[in-house]
Amino acid sequence: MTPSPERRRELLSTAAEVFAAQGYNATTVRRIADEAGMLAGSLYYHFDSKESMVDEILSTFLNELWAGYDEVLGAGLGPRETVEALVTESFREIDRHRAAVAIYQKESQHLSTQPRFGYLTESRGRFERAWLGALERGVAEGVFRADLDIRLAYRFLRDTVWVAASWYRPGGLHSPEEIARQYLSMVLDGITPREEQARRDRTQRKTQRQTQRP
Amino acid sequence: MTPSPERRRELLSTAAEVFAAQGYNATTVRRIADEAGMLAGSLYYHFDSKESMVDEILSTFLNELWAGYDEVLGAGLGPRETVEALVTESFREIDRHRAAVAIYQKESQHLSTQPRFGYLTESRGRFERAWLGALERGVAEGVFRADLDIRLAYRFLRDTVWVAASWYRPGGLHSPEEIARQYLSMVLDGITPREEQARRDRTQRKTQRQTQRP
Amino acid sequence: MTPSPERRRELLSTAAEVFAAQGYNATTVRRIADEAGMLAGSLYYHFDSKESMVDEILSTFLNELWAGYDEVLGAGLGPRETVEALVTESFREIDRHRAAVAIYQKESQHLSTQPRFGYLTESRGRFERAWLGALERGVAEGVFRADLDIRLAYRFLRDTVWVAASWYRPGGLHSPEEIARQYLSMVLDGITPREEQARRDRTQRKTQRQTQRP
Amino acid sequence: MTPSPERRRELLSTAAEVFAAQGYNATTVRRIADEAGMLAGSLYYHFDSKESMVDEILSTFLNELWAGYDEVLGAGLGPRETVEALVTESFREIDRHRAAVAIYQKESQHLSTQPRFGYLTESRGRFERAWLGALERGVAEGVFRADLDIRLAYRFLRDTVWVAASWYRPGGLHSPEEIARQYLSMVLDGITPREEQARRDRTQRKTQRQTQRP
DNA sequence: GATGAATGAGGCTTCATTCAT
DNA sequence: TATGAATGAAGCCTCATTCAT
Repeated sequence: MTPSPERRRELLSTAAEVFAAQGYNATTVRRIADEAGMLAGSLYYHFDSKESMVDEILSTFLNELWAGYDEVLGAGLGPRETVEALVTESFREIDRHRAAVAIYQKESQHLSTQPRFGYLTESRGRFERAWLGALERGVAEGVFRADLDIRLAYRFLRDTVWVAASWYRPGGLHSPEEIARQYLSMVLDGITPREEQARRDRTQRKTQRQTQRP
Repeated sequence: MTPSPERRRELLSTAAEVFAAQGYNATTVRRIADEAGMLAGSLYYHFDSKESMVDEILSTFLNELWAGYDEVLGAGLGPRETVEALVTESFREIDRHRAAVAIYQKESQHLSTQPRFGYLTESRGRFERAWLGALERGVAEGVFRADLDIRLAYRFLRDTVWVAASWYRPGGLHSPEEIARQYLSMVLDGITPREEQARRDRTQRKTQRQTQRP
Repeated sequence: MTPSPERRRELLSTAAEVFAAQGYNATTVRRIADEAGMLAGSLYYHFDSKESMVDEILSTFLNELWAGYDEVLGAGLGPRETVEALVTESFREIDRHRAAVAIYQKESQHLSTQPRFGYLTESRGRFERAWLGALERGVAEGVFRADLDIRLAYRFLRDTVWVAASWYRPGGLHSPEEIARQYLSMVLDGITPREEQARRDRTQRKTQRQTQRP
Repeated sequence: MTPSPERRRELLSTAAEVFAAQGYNATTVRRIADEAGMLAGSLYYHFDSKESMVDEILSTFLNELWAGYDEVLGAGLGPRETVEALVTESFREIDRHRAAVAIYQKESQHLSTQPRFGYLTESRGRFERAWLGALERGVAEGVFRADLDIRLAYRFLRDTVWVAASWYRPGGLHSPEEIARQYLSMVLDGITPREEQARRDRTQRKTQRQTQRP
């Protein structure tokens, strides 16, 4: 049993595409085989099981992801720059592993109940620590607002980035870097223009003064 | 003397909980029956099929959702207030129909390929028009930034709100209104504090002057 | 448990109609109940089981049938008159018990494998003896042709009569007696007119003479 | 090295045998599989569903039947010869497709309510036109009696032939052609011998004269 | 007499997986 | 490497039947 690694990669790519489109459980091995131009049984020359396919898809993706993340986290950047780099890196991963990310989003909760997929839970933990760390440091250094619930902000950022995999199509209008730039712009500065923010601040101060009088 | 509709609602609630936790496909009818304290076959006294259960769960949810949305959209609010109200209403729906929302998130893409679930696609369309409309008006009136890709911003808002159903637990620390407030605060004003924004504006202007005068 | 016999008869009539139209196995108890304007479970106040319904339908029919047949068989008629009377009686039974006859036709082979329906096999035997007896006597007395396989002729007559239940509709154009007359006319004298028979006899005799003169 | 179509035919033959013996509805897929020496699920490698099995059994049979019938109908025979040829052809089909014919007899009414089996209804129509046509021509040309209800005669002939499938066993005492000869002899000339017919004619004429006198 | 709700057995079907070729 | 045919477990669903009310 020495299947060529190239064929494996092709087949995994096909499988990932189908898993992402239909969901892991709803995808039959036969469907993957159809897409790959072979019979269902033939896939078992290359893989032990359907489960081992998702496993390989997800772990490959997470390995690459953490290679990128670790580089960012080890670069000694400031909190804002760290967040910017993590977001950008994330969109790059979505660009490269769209299907895997989509699978991760939809199935990881369900899969992680099995021991075999323990690394999903583990990864989730590392993820949380990395982001929360950056956010906390940012608040401490005054580059992020202190009046926000930090765990809420974490979830906000995390979800906001990864769900993009559900609509992102590589080779579309925007490059991953451009999407990252826009996302960061919204998250960091908001969708309200500066002048409007200023106007609202003035109005609010006036209102407060009036309310404080009695 | 438990009249039918009440029992149905109980059973649907049970089913929704399991669907949300395990995914529609991974949920067996027997599991739902177990959870409801009956045998699998007995569910068919109340429902035609497993499919008709999700159907009823999702359509009930969407009906209530649109009742709320339509009220907001018909209230003649300004764009910013519309967005605020839609977000708040959404979190309220998540609070009331957490399981249904989670199912909607995970399964709607997959389900909507079937004619029976055509209303999911339709709802998605109405959804998009409502949000895009508010955003466009906002840009036109100067209360939203004009330099952002509006479709990107729409997806950002839409996903951001609904993914919350995957972690939200009713009766937790934050009320839906509180979560809405924090989300809106991030989305509208960003996570960067005013002073930091101002500082960065000054730095940037300086940098631009230096770069422009080579 | 003293259900009124009248209601029983009504319900049995309904059941027979459905069994005849859809087949015994394909008929659900619920369908019968629907047709009778009640719920499936309610039928069990009147009957022990679905099986006991067909049982009662078939045995009632066969009892009546044999009452009529026995009268004919005991009347001391000649063979031809016996056949005529049996056929006529049969069409009268079809007229009165159309559904039961149709059920008998379709299901008796299948049902008679169960001990409970042993009387079906028994009836079949009596039937065969009655008909074969009349045919044999008829051949012996020269009122039926001797050159025919008698068992074949028996099956021919038997089937020919009973299948009529599959298309007969009471209250149609023909009375049972009229149908019996036409059937008997075909079976006894054939569908070829006398003159044509005579013509063919002459032609054949000529042919034989020619063939005999090598 | 058994190519698929052959295995299919084997399995269909097994299935047809069981369907014919037990009835379509009363036959479980497991029973067929048992008879074929495999597990129930394995049948689905070869067929889509239990329904598609009967479908293929019946349509294959009807196709062959109509091939034979069309040849007869296109041969330009006289009405009597047409009837003789159709009957003979029918018994040959019963000989070759006994099980299929038995299924057709028992189930076609029930199955033909489903769109998928529309061809059963269609075939029934062609059937009727073919037979009625021959009978009508026969009456017009004086080779069939004019005093019989032609539709009744049609049903009589049709049923008479096909019910034979319920008792016919290939390889029995009589060849299909021999059975056809005997059936035709009964149908065309009746079971009453010529001399007896003549005697009865005389008696009847006498009786009529006596009755007309008073 | 009838209803509403459930049971439990069993039927059809799907599907991951195996294995000889 | 791949095919063709099968296995076996499990899933969804149906339905005769029961029973408290």
